[in-house]
Amino acid sequence: MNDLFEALAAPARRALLDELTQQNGQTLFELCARLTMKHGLGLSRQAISQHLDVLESVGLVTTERKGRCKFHYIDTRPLMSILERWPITNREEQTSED
Amino acid sequence: MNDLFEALAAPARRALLDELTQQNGQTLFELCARLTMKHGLGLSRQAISQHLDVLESVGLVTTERKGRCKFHYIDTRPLMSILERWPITNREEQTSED
DNA sequence: ATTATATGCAAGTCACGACTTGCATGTCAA
DNA sequence: TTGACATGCAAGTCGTGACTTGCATATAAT
Repeated sequence: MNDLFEALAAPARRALLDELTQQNGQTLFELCARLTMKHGLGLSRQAISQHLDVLESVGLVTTERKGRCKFHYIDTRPLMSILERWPITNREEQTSED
Repeated sequence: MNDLFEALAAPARRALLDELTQQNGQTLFELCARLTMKHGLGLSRQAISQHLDVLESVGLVTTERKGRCKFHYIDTRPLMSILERWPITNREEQTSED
């Protein structure tokens, strides 16, 4: 799976991006705890780890290893490709409501 | 299915949005022909119709009925919610590369 | 060295979405 | 009306992704 849109399709992965937006640079354990608490998601550590792998494979998350901990950082730049692909207009030329 | 991100997850639906970006206001038959020709997708009419239903349910496509024809229009405004949710920064504050 | 901590890998189950097939509905022209 | 055209509805198959379970690896502390 190396598709930006499929990566965004899973609610758990969007919650991970939300969590990293609130506080960047969290470890896997921190993300597990916070996802369970704040977002009400009851996922196993492995499930969250797999989601982070997907996010990293599409460039939405970068990681940094320090000792036995792995820190995760959000990178929103891939999202720009969405707007470049389907420009947001002011709805004048796209509908024919006359 | 009424989820913006799941709607964007299917390549066929993204191709439909591409096609409507190129030429807005196409009918189901026109979209079937053009998807097969230009995008190389061999999908049945019903499959494309179902994809259009999904796009309409999340507000990415609006429709207009005229007689026995149904015209489809793209509406990119729902995409704005993506950027509002995860703001695109200039990568200064999101990484800790010091 | 031993133990606890933090993460990684692999195989397996299972549900949901993508797609098809078949038939039905509605509109326009002869 | 009849027939052709454009679309809609419903049920069924099938593959893939989400999640789990179990074990393995690597780092830090005692």
